[in-house]
Amino acid sequence: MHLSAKLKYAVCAMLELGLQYRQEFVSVTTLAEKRSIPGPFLEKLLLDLKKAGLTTSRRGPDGGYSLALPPDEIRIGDIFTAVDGPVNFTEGFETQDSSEIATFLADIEQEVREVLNTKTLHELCCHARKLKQLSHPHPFFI
Amino acid sequence: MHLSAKLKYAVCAMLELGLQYRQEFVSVTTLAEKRSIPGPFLEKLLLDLKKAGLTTSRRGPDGGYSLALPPDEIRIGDIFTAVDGPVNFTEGFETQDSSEIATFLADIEQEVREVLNTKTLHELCCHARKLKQLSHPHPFFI
DNA sequence: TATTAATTGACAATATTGGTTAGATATATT
DNA sequence: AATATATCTAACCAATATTGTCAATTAATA
Repeated sequence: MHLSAKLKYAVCAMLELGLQYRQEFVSVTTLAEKRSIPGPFLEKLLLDLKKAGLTTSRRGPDGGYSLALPPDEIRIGDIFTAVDGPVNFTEGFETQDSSEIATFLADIEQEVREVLNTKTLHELCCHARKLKQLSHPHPFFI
Repeated sequence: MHLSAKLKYAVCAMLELGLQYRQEFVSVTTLAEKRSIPGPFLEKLLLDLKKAGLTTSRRGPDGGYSLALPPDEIRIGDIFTAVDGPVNFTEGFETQDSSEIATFLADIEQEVREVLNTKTLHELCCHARKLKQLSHPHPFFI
């Protein structure tokens, strides 16, 4: 069980947007260069995140993308779901004669969801800032 | 995040072997018919599980597969790992300039592993028996 | 009006998944 | 020894998903 490249790119981009929260909009090109992500691919990705309500955008000069919510209201699981779809362990079991397995795996699925929903983008940002030895740009987000 | 067909088949097969534990060896054909799994595909799968030390086999007439361990010593995570490889959220981040994300995701990865390692095949068997309203063939496994 | 940058959709290359086929090897029975 | 059973091994194929590109369109700003 590994993360798709798409999801890895998404986490990188969201972290970058998180670190810039309440500053300027960040263009796809800037994001792509900063994290070595193929531009057009990142473009579609950011649209997925927008459709999921995690980012907003502005066109034209000085346009770009920005978080639609404060980082502490964006759970890691939200990013996973927006990009790769929801955690789903039971699909394909209900239909067959394996409903026993479906109900059993539903429990595990729920626990995994909770793991992903416990940590937020804000925590990732704090972690990243700490490692970069940077101070927080907005003290009220500590 | 969903389960591969391969993994679904594996869970089905392991459940079946768990229900037959300490009885006869079960042939690939029997398993395949019981759970509607393409035979040759299941064959490769059971070999993966054998390489991982979860099943044993015997050739020739009345041969087939059997669990290599009692069901309560086989964790669901062991099946996942044997078939799909280990849970790995950090791969691809260490190499880049995203080690911040790698260390952050390592935590989450570990928690997911623990979820999968908490439940055992024995619990799945009990669950299945309960739903089938069958009694346990061996009281000392309750 | 010109420039910037998001949006949309079609498309191509590549990798993975799911599945098949054929043959070799081991075991048990007769 | 011969035969039937059933695992093992490896090569192979088709379908699908993933990853990535390209061109045209739309919106916002100066």
